[in-house]
Amino acid sequence: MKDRLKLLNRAARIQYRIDSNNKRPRPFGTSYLMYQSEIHFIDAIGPGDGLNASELSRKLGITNGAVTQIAAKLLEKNLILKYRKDENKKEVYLKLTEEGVIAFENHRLFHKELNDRMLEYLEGLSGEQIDVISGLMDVIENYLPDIEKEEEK
Amino acid sequence: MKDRLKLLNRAARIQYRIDSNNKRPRPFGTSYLMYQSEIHFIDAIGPGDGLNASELSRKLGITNGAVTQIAAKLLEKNLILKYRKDENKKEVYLKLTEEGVIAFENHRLFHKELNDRMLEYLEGLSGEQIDVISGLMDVIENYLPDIEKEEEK
DNA sequence: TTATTTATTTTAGTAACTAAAATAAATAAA
DNA sequence: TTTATTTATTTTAGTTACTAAAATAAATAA
Repeated sequence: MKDRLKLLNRAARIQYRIDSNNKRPRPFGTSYLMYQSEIHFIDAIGPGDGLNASELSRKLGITNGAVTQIAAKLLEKNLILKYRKDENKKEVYLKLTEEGVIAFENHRLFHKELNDRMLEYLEGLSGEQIDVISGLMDVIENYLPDIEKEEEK
Repeated sequence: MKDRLKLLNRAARIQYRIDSNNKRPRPFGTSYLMYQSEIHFIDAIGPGDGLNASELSRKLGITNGAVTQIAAKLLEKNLILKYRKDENKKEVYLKLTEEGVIAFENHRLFHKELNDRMLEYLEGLSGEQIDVISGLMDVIENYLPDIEKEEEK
């Protein structure tokens, strides 16, 4: 049963490394490195028309204050711009600049490449093998809610 | 191949939930909730004789300054105590108080329970099934270093 | 005894937030 | 129409979890 224990330790190490990686800023085709919160922000705005701060905060699951703060940083780096509509002086809309779109695309590409690699691997597995991975996820998910329920008290 | 994609999305959601859970403070048999950095700190000190700040910072992989800062919080909550040895007035040693030991034990128990549950599940799997999980980890680990290497530039 | 090394602490700064107060515009009610 | 309320956004102060660099102080080496 030693191999099972090794597997668990390995999973913990992988978790830790993913976590560390996520904390580091990364380049996304732009001059400046971007932190996760910033690139998520850009990803949520998306190319196209732009949306207002409240919609964005809802989409990201963060407070309006946080949106204003992250927006200020991205505004300074010229990755987004703010504007109002003529018929409404209250709402603030955010959209990507050209450089913002480049960051958006690079970020999407980054995830697409990872996704494709993983899919390629998974497609090489049999149905029974997929079931093993799926079963493992069941166990993990089944354990997770316990923690969340405790906090609600 | 839709099931493979579903699996990937599910993995991402699980990742996110684990991450969120890790950020929340949790009780460990003590009156006050503890953040991850605090309970890691306590876990690294361990019951018994205690160690000095430099050893601890090395063990935790954080700076000495961070150790001083976290120690200040735990000191105030009465979970650790600081002392010097008669023969050395320079080094500061840290050890757990009785309540600190309780937190330590609860934290260890928390992980042991999780570990046991996972082991129990894994022991029910065949060698081939374990190989599937192991193979998946290979792919994940193989992808990870790419990110780390980039940063070293 | 002076210089250097080692150990620790302090200070200022960053990321990634939250919660609450302040501000301002739009809508509803008196 | 004026006042009140709701909605949208921003500001401020605070928190966790750090780092990097400067300050301090004790121990060791020159």
